[in-house]
Amino acid sequence: MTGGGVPYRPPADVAEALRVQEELRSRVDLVGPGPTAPATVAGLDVAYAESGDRLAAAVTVLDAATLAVVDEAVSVGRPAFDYVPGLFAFRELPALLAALDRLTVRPDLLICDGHGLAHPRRFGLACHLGLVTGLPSIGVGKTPLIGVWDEPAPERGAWTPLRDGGEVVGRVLRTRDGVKPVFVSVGHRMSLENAVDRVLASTPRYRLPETTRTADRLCRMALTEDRPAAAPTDEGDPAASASQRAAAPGRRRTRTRRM
DNA sequence: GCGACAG
DNA sequence: ATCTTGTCGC
Repeated sequence: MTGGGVPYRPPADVAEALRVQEELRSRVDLVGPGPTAPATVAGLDVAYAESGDRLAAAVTVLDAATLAVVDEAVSVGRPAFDYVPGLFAFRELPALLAALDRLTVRPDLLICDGHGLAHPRRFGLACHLGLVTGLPSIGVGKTPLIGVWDEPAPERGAWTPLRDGGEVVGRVLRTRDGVKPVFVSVGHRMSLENAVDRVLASTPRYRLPETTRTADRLCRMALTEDRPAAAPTDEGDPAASASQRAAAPGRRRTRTRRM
C-alpha cells in the first residue's frame, strides 16, 4: 500500500529532520487538482497511551458516497520521534505507514489529522504522507500551527484564507453552523478548492470529517484492547470487572500489528 | 529577547 | 496527544 511514492527515511535528529523536509518540499504536487469524485476516502489518526510511550495508528477507508467504512487497519508501536512542532510527522509516520500497508484496498484520497502546506516549511504531515504513498492528500488541522486569518461567517461552508508570509497556505473552514472552524490545507496532488470540497463532502454532521472520526475511534480502541493485563482486582467490584472485560483481548476483526 | 508552537 | 466536571442543547 505504501508503494508509489518516495521511500520514507526516519531522521536521527532534528537537524536531519529539517534537511529531509527541505529536500522533499519541492517534490510536492501543488497543482492537483485531485479526484473530484473519489470512490474511497481514507482517514488517518493516532492515539497515545497516557504514559506517552505507546501509540496506535489507524486508517479507515470509507465509501466516499455513503461514508460507510469498507476497510480498516491498525498498527501499535512507539512514537518514532520527540514531539517538536513542525517536525510532528516524524513522530507518527512510521506507525501510519505500517497501518496503510495492511489495507487491502488502495484509497483514492487521504484525509490527514494535521496540516499539509500550512506548515513553517510548507511540508506538514499531509504533504509527507501524500509524497510517500503517492496518493492525493489533504491536511485538516483542529488548531492552527502558522498563519493569520479572519473569522469565517458562522454558516457551514463559510471560509477565509489562511495566510502566512504573504501567501495563502490554506483555508479556515466552517464545517458546521456555529462551531469552531478547522484548518484545511493541501497535502499532495490536490488543489485547495478541491480539498475544501472533499472535506465538506466527508463532513455531513460533525465538526470533523467522518474519516477522521472513524480512524480516531479505531486507534483508541486498539490502544485499549492491546493493553497489557490489568492488575489483580477485587472479585465483587462491578466496575473493575467491567473494565477488565473491555480490556480483554477478545474478537478483533481489524488487522492489527505490533511494530 | 520573549512568546507561540499540528498531535 | 492525554488528564478532567459540569454544562448547554437537540
